[in-house]
Amino acid sequence: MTAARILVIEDAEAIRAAVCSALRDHGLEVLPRTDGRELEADLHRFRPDLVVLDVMLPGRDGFSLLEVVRRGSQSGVVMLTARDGVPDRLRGLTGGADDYVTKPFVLAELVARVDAVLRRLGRTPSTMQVGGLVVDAESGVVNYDGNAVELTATELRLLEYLAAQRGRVVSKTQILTAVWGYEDYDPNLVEVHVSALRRKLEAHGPRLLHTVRGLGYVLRPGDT
Amino acid sequence: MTAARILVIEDAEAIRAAVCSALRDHGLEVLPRTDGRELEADLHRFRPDLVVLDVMLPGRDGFSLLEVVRRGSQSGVVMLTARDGVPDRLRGLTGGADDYVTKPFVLAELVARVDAVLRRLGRTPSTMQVGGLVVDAESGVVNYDGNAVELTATELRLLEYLAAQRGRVVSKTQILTAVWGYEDYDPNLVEVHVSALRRKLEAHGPRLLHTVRGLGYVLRPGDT
DNA sequence: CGAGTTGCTGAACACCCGCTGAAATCGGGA
DNA sequence: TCCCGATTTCAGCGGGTGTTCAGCAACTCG
Repeated sequence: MTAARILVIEDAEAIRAAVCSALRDHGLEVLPRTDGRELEADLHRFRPDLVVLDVMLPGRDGFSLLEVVRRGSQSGVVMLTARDGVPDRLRGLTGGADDYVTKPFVLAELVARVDAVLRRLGRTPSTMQVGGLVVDAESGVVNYDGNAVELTATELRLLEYLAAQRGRVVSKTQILTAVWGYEDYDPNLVEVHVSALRRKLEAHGPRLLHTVRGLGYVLRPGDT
Repeated sequence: MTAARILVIEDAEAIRAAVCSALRDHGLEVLPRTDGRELEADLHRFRPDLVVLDVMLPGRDGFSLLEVVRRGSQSGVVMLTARDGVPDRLRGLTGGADDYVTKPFVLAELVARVDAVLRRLGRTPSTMQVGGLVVDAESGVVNYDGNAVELTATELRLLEYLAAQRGRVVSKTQILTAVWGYEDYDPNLVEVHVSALRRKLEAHGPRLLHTVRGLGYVLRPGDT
């Protein structure tokens, strides 16, 4: 399966960079734009599966761009809205979008919502498989070698992240930002949860979650 | 089954956006329009199963558009009427709309009526089944393991939503917007009604409505 | 071989989440 | 208007969870 394509339209440099890199880390293909001037062309050439769209843009605002997207493609849309300034009751009305995220937001949340929309649009399968492990993000069900495994919410988020990065070594720092949204934090937090995950998973099968000393962890079937 | 297609014609930006977003959240495919200028073309190309039509539109009014819809398609029609002015209602129904909703309306209500019309048109099955549970949305009859279950209106709406999302974890926030139309509200409201539902359902059978701590609820047969 | 670093895990604990009984409020009919 | 059921609010209670901490094990490098 080829990676889903995401078009990101956001004028603020820092946010755009952070969002794009988070989505890329998640295995998605990303096209960054600072405005919607070439939107039609982008839709046509890049054929995004989903558009991440800031509401506040210089020039044309996000809503009119949303219309353009709707008219010109089947893409999903996730909007970035500012929390302050807009009354709460209007927040639900910021739509026509498939989902929206209010600033300031945690990157992990945006990624999760993008994932959810892609899933709903059928663009992405909701279950991931690594060795004998099956993780279904939609239903929250985890199976290892045929046995149902009960996980807590954080354990599930952690496992989903590791499964999405299957075969790749991820550092504790990366995990902290992706799963918790923390920038600088005690790595032991990760170690504790990894420990818990192992206890629950490997009660039903062989080792899966490997430590790479000095670097981080990998989710990979096999003993190496 | 492929999702039903809904054409929404409404000039007021905020309302159109809200309606579209609510319908999309409900799993329907939506095409938004601000006026009826391209109605014939839309009917022909998009082939909507149902049209949501505002009565008050700039230019041609809703009734003449209704005629166009009737003439050019088999689509159902739900009209949005300004106030509960009796003349409007009569015209809407005698004009052949399948249902109408008076502004201001709660999103959940519009969605429910759209659903009802789709069912009546045979576009959507009216009964849903999950394990030993059978919910007939049209008649409001609920059966669990052969026993009739008496539910209040809210409990029924809640159960219908959960049944439509069967096997998927839905957050209390999602439930609040889908069932109540609330954007930001006390999750305890959901908990109370879930509690009531369980008391009535699980008097006649095994657990069905599972809590996923930190994430939400799932309707799913089985003990896991 | 020893010191320092990195990773693992059991235990403790504060906190948050979800559940529920009961009170308060709402709303529709007679 | 009153009444009654439905809905919503409130408060308290368990218990599950996330996080911290400390001690120990494993590994690296001098």
